[in-house]
Amino acid sequence: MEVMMAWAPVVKEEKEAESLDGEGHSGRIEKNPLEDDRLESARAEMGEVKRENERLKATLSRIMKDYRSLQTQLSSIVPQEQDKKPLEKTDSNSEREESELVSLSLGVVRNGEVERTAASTKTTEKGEVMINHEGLSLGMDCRPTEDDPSSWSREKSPEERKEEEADAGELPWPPSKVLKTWRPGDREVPQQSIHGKTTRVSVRARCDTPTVCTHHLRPMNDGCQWRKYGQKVAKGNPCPRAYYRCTAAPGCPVRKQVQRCAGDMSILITTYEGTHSHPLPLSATAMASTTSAAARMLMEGPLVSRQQNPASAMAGLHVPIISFPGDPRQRRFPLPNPSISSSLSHTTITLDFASPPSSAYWPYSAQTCRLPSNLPSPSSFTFSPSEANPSSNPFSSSGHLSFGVQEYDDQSQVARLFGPGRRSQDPFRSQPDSQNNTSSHPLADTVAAATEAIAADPSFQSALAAAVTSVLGGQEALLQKLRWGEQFSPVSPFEPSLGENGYAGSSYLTRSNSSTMNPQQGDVLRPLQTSTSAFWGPKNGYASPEDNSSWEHS
DNA sequence: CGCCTTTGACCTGCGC
DNA sequence: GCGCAGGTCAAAGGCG
Repeated sequence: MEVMMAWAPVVKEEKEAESLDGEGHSGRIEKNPLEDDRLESARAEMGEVKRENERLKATLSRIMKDYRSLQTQLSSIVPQEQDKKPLEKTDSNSEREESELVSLSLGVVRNGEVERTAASTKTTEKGEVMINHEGLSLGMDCRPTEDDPSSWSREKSPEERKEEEADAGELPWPPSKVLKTWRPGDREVPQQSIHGKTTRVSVRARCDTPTVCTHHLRPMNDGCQWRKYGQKVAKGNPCPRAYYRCTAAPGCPVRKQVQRCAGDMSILITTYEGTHSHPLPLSATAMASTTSAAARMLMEGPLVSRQQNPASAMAGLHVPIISFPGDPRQRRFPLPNPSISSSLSHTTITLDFASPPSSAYWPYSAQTCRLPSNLPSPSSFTFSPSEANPSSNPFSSSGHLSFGVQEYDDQSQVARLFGPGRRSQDPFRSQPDSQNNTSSHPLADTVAAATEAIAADPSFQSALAAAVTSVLGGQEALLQKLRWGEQFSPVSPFEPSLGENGYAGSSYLTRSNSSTMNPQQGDVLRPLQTSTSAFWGPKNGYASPEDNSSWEHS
């Protein structure tokens, strides 16, 4: 349990304090005023810690209770879903069912209206509000509606796809035969474990390096080691496609393809396939931790504002959410225009960083998105690239990008952001709201800034894809570890230690000291260094792939 | 010398 | 079955 892991140090601290207290009584031979003072202060501190611990325990028990409640609801929902499916088109049954349902109009509020997504709830005998499958997916469901033809995940006709492909001037990867466009509302989340399909993650990133069409494509540095094993000129694209294999570990099945977009040579398309059979280098896992939630969110579905979502607000559900602005209608997301397609053999997730979102597309002040319901505990992720100046680049300003995992209790907490790597007295304390109110939509703006920064950093994009593949590969445990900084030095989190590739990676993420942590804020992970120059160090003499600037100009 | 990239040949899957 | 295109292999050469 993450929360327990997070609080373990507190308990330990308490025990140590008690031990100290005991020694203080038994070991005292003669009174020393100075020692008394220290003892007193230690006792006071211990009492504080105890109180803190009590609060944390209370919060934990509440979270556990909520979690079990959610689990119970989920387990009761899943059979309902299975039962319901064959009945969907059975009028009599569905009508009868319908009469017991409280229909809700859910979705994105726009112009005072609510975009409807199919969702309904039902009150059980116990008076609990049960959300049926579609209700559960309400935060994830973004099905196109008739009045919303621009829904980003809408099913496209073959003609439309052809047009898009032709427009992009490239062939899709996987090659053609896109049978189905995955919609975030779909329950069959594409994962490698599903139906034996392999999952590919494709990243479209703008790379302004003046390599119009290089025949020496070099992969973006994403923390992994790649060996080129082939190159092929694909039909319809004058630029060759380069094939790389992960060499970070022998036998690692991960491969990636790098190709420039025929339509726009400044766009680089990197496609990853497979799951690393080895732990990702810390430089990659740091990114992975940042992006894992986003990746999972991407897999699970898009967003609906909790604020504007009556179902999530009801019944006191402590539903995990992601603070994550976006307007599905505009296909604008903090995550770049994600789309998922599936072929017979594999599913491809495409992250389009080439067209970074603009804050103008994020009209909501606190758009939130629910995390996948299968996360192990209630938690909320806040992608928080905010500085006081929301328009500032979250990387360039300080070289730090914060992200957090926090238990939320109310909406205000959801909206709280952490400063990006701020070394204040209590860097993990939420920024005062006033700081976030420098614009009317601080979250939207700051995330927009972050996204733009991401879009400007191919390395990050590449790492994101690596992260996504890792997530798809079921490395949830690793991600959980990352969330809580398990992998990092518990003694001195700020002290760098060499990673397996010589990275001083363990300092990239740290966990906040629990004694300075506001229990209401939860634990916070943050990368200490995410500036690209510090983040991506060369691993060996063949470091050219690590440096985009070394791309050969043709 | 070891590891990398290059590159032509070969393999495989799919559509016609 | 044939042709096409994507993907992979492996020998050759380059580089540090």
